[in-house]
Amino acid sequence: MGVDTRTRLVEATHELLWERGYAATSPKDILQRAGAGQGSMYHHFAGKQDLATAALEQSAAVMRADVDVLLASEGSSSERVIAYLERQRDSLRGCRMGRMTYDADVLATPELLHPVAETLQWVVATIARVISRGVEEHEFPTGTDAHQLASMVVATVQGGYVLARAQQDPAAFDAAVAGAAELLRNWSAR
Amino acid sequence: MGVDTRTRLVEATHELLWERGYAATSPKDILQRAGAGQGSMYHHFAGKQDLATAALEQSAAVMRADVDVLLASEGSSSERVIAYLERQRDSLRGCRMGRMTYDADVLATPELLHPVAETLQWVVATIARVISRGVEEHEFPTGTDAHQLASMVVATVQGGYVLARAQQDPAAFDAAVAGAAELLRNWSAR
DNA sequence: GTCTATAACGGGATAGAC
DNA sequence: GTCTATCCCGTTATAGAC
Repeated sequence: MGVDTRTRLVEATHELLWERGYAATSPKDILQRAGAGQGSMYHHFAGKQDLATAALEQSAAVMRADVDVLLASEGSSSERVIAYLERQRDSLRGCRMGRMTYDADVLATPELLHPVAETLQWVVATIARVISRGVEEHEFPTGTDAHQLASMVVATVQGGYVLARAQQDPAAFDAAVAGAAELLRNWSAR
Repeated sequence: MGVDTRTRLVEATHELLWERGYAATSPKDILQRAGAGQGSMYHHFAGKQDLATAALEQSAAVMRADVDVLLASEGSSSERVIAYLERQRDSLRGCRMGRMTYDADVLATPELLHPVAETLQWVVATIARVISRGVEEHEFPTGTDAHQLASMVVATVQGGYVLARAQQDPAAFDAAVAGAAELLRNWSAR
C-alpha cells in the first residue's frame, strides 16, 4: 500500500523547502514532486502557506531527532558536543531551519518563522544543558557560560554551512568545526 | 549636483540585495528605490542579473573595507580578532554576502556566486594572517591551525546572524560571539 | 478526493517614441 | 538617456466537473 496523498504533499514540501526555501518553491513544484494534482493540495490545505507550515513542523521534528542522536553519543560532555559539531552531514545542503532566516516571506509570516525560531532556540538550550552537566562534573571550568558556549557551537555549524555553500566545498565547513572542536578541547582541559 | 542614474541604480540594488536577496528583488523595486524608469535600467545594464553583478561587487568592496577597519584596531592579534567578532553591527540584518548562499538563483549563476565566494574566502584568509602573526609572536601556541581558527571565527559571525534573525533578537548574535571570544582568550593564554 | 480550466496578478524583458 | 506601452510567462488561487 502507498502513502496517502496528504503525507506525500508534506514530504515533498519538506524536501523543497530545504533545497530552495519557501519563496522559491511553487505549488506546481510541490505537486510535481508529490505526484498529485492541483485539487489535492487545495483540498487538504488552505494554500501554500498552510502546507509549508505543516512541512516546517516536520522539518523541526527531524532536526530535533538528529540533534538528540548526535548528543546521545558515548563519552564526556565535550565529546558529545564535539560529536554534534563534527558529525553533521550534507554540509553543502545547509540547515533546513537556519536557511529560512534569509527568506523574506518566512520572516514576514509568524506561522512560518515560529517553528524556525523555536527549534534553533531548542538546539542551543539542549547543547547548553550538556555543557552545564560538564561544568557540574568539573569537566569544564566553573563559571563557564553554557548558553554562550552553546550559542557559539550552533553558530559555528550554521555559519559553516554558509561558508561551505559559498565555496561549494564541504572542506570550508570542516575547517570551521575543526577550529571550534580544538578550542573546546582546550577549554575542557583547563 | 546629484548622483548619476547608473550609480543610483547600483546603490539601490546593493541595498535591496542585502535586505531581500536576489530572487526576491524585482527590477520594479529597484527602479522605485532609485527613482528611475524602466528605460534607464536597460540602457545602463543588460538586465537584472547584470545590474546585480555590479551591485554585488560593490557589496564585496564595502565588506572588505569593514573587515579591514575592524582588524586594524589597536592591540594584540587576539584582541584584533575579538574586535572583529564583537564589533559587528546590524546583527539582525545579516551579512550582505553570506545571505546570498541561500539564494538558489545566486548559486545557479556563476557571475553572482563568484564575488560571494571570493569575498568570504578573503575574509577567512585575512583573519588567518592575523592569527598566524599571533603564532609567530608566541601569543597563540605553536601548531595553531590559523585557517581552522579563522574559519571558526567567520562561521561564528555568519551563524550568529542566522540565530539572531531567527529570534529577531541581537542578543542571540551577541551570545555566540561572546562564547567564541572567551574560547579565543583562553587559547591565547595557553 | 481529485481532476482540468481559468482567472488575476506580477516578474522580466522588448519596442519604439521622444 | 529616459519614457511609456506592450508582450510572454509563471505563480497562486478559484470554479466546477467527475
